[in-house]
Amino acid sequence: MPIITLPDGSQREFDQPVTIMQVAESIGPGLAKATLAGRVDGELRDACDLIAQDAALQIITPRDPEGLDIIRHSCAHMLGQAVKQLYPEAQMAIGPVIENGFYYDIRYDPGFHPDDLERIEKRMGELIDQEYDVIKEITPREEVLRIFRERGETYKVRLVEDMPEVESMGLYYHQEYVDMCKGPHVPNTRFCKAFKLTSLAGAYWRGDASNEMLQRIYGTAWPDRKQLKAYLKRLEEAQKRDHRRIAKVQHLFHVQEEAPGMVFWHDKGWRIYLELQNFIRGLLQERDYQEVHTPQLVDRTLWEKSGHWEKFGDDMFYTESEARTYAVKPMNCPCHVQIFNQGLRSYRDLPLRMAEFGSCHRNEPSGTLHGLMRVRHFVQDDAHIFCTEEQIQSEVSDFIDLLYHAYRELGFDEVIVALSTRPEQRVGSDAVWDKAEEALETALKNKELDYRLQPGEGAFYGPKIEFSLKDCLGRVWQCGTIQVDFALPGRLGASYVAEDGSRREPVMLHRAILGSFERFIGILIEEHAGALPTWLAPEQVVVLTITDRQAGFARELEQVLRQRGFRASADLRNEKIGFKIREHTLQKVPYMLVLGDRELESRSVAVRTRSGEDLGTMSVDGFLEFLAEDVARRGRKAED
RNA sequence: GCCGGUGUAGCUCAGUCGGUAGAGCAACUGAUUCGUAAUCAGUAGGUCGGGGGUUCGAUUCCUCUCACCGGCACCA
Repeated sequence: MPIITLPDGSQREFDQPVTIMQVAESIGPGLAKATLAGRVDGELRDACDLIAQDAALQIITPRDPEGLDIIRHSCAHMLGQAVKQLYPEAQMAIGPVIENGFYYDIRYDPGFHPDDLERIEKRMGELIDQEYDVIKEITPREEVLRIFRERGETYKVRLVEDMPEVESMGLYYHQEYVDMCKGPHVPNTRFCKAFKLTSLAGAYWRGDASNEMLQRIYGTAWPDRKQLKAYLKRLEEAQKRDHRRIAKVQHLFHVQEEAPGMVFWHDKGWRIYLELQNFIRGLLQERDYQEVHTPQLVDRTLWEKSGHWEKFGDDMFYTESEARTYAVKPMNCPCHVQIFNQGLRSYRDLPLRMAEFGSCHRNEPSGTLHGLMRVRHFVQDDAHIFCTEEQIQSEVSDFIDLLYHAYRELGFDEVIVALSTRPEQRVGSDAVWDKAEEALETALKNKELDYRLQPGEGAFYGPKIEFSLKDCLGRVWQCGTIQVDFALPGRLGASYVAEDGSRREPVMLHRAILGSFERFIGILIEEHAGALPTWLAPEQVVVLTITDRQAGFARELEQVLRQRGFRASADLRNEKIGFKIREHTLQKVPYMLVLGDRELESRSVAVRTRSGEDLGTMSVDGFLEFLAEDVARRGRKAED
């Protein structure tokens, strides 16, 4: 008869098989009330599941992370029950748990309207408030198929047919509604009270664009209403960091209908851009890169040779002149090979690191455009390293060090790393891909970096390591990358003379630290909620006068600051000091220098920060020194 | 590209069950010279995203189209 071992090591013996719920009851009524499910010998099970043998058991409650997932998963079932009651012709597909919530993909041909969400949410609430028990039944597959066929749930039928090896499935009965799931699920609907339906979207059946599109309803759910409210508040706050919104307020850039996906950089945004570019340029100079610049338009024949025409043609822009077709470059690599190919290269030239702040256009599908994050015209901090196979390892390794150095200076320590391997559409032999993938993997292992493997996600010419950052809503955007390319140099006839006098093909490494300036600046704006670190702030200091009497001193200060290389201006408007402070605080100018008669007399400045802190009165030189230090710190976190 | 939504003054938004529009802020003018997040008063401002249709009449209804927003697919 089962002996149950609890997480604290204590044991309980039962004289017959018991359910998890019964074990919880034997411990105490409070625990039983909170019991969602259990972990039996490491495996999650429903509260109603029987334990017949000796086992280790952990009771799962809403306080456990697994418990939260169970609640969310059950909310998806509640959504299903509500939808089927209100729209009986709807067919339920899949309803999984995601970060912060859940969704359900549904076939409903008239389509849902946002108003329908309210109706559904209301019905879900009513059903949940009935606090009914959810009944689980392990059911043989033939029976499951029969049930779903009877109910017209063709997607569920297809799901079952996809698992021919599974003999029986867990069916969860929510009153008249049935859903299929591995579970576990809540024993009673009262656990599902803190939920909200958040949005409506389309999603392809099985994630395949050649399939029909279903309706996806997103929701969020939490153990209690307080946490739900806190989450919604967090979401609202996060949305305020949206770079598109901040760009409008701070006049950084704009986009307009006539140039979708292409950025009009205004003065203030362009200053951020230039500052970042200078920063990168400095790093490249230290590390023996050469900087080049290549044409925007290149004849189609080059793209045919490089393979872009075939593999990437749909995504390029074209133009014609005098019966020739040109493509606007979507990448810089073929052009860089042209520079490499001028004259005879020796092994002594390698590794040759060729950088370009390359302006690229890609005809991205309209539905993908997203502020600065996904655009049709962007500039990469791109470079190609031409090297020998033996040099790959050290070049990749050096690049990873460079990237992490740059990211630390920029204030990012949470970098998401992924290794993407060969896609179906690719150039080059499998042997070559084997080598390239191994090179990258070894570099990552040597650095002891945690990374995710993304099979099939590589570029058509080679595998890549991606370095990604998150935006204000947690969406992940690839920024840095390094890619090994054994194919392009050969296609474009690149070679060098080896030590033995023979001709060899160099290997090419494509790499970028920021990725594109556009995307990276978007991330930076959201990371800092518009309050960029002083070195990047478009306006670093503004001098505020209290009355006209200080105007001369203010202009003088503005000049001094500019001569020292700071971005500064004077606000001499006939406005109250409170008004000026408010405006420049909202503009996120790091430092405001308040000048009144007192400061005028003592030739000093009263320093206020954009966070509202009063740094007191400083001498002009004292402030210059203080500012220079702040700028030099860049975005480094305090502990660096 | 696909599904859904949105598009009204520089910005944020209201409104018209079909009779060509309104607020706050910003702008401009004047007054105010005022010490740490909004001084007061006045003035001006819109082919209601674009094309076509229905109608005596369309910003409102229908249709096509463009852009944007949220997802999905895509992302060299």
